[in-house]
Amino acid sequence: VSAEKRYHHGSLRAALLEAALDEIAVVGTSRLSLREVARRAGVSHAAPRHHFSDKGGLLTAIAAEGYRVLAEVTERAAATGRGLVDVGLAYVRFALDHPAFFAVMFRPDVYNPSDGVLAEARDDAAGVLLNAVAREFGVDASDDVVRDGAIAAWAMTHGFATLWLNGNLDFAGEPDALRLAARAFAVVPSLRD
Amino acid sequence: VSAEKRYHHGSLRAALLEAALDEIAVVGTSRLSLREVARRAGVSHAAPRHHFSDKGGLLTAIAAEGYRVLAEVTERAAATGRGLVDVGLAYVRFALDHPAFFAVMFRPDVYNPSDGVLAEARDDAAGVLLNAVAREFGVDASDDVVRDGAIAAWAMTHGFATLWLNGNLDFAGEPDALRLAARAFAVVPSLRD
DNA sequence: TGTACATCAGTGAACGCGCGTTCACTGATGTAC
DNA sequence: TGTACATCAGTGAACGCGCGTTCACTGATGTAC
Repeated sequence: VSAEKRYHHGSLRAALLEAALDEIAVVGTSRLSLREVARRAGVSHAAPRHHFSDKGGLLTAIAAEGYRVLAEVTERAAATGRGLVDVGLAYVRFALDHPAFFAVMFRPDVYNPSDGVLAEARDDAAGVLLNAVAREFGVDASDDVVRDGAIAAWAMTHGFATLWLNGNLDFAGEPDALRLAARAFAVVPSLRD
Repeated sequence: VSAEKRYHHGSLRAALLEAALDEIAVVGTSRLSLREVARRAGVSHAAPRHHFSDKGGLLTAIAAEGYRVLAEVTERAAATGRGLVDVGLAYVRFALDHPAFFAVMFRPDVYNPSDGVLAEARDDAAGVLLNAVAREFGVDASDDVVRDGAIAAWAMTHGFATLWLNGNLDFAGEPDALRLAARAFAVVPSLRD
């Protein structure tokens, strides 16, 4: 309790990021306000300026961390060796578990996409997918079909997650998103065999 | 010119919808303001109240019209008989041609999804997809696999359009979205054969 | 070990802005007789 | 054909709100000597 009253927060940057993620999960990326983030973190509304120049800076940090986590969870799924479907389902699970990351990461218009830390994490995540597709197809990762296949796989998993998170699949009456995803993905032969 | 000075606009409702679509295409759904829409339509900021109770009412009307157009263009693609891929590409083309419709339609949280006119148009669009999948699979539309296949196809086309529109596929260096989509979709066997 | 000083982190008041909403109003249109 | 009246469509001023941004400030921390 006394720690909460300290003038110097100690780890305000991390606290602000977490507060921003919470806030985004509730009101969405676009309605995020720095003042509300500061409020959630229990500091004055001008404090965030010392850690992020503006909203874009904060969102860039969020996107970078999001790509880092995504690369991690998809790599873990790929390592099980059960094939591309598992990687796709890991992608969907990531979106459901971290809706705020998901909402920010694929909106390069709201952050700085050429940020170094972010670009590296993003490339890592892309690499995981490309390798998984190459293994699934039994070809080298540099093969042209890998890029096209990766885009198709990415589109399908990303589309599913997006449609689900925005409430477009409620009509299906399936409360478990991952089960619905698994059933839908299983219809596609090259992912099933 | 004199027509622009008339006190009674004559077709303000339609003009407001068009202004809103233009504005959404520029600033996005979330930053849409009724005052800016009124400004674009050349009327006072309080005028929209006579046609739409609030922003949600305006977005509901936009979503309804969007689903109507989507049903129309996908139905036309289905009628060519060239298969599911054509329907999917028509979906992507719709998203590229009407980014504002696309940005609103799949955000049921910002409009009234149980609106009658809207629900009917949405069901029409869903019907087109389900029929196209059933024909592609050579089974009855009531078959369970049709629903799963429709979700998979929807996810892939929707995901592709979303990723493209948000600038996530710029790395591919392909200026023509439809060509990239066609190549990616062609990798999926059940859609190719 | 103590003292002086620079630097850093966070504060709180103030500002201008665009927004949604309300309200009394006025101009235009349609309809009854 | 004309007149009276109701209704509808759009106006413009006013309000309160939360926002981002600026700025002089103060409390806390680290470092040189």
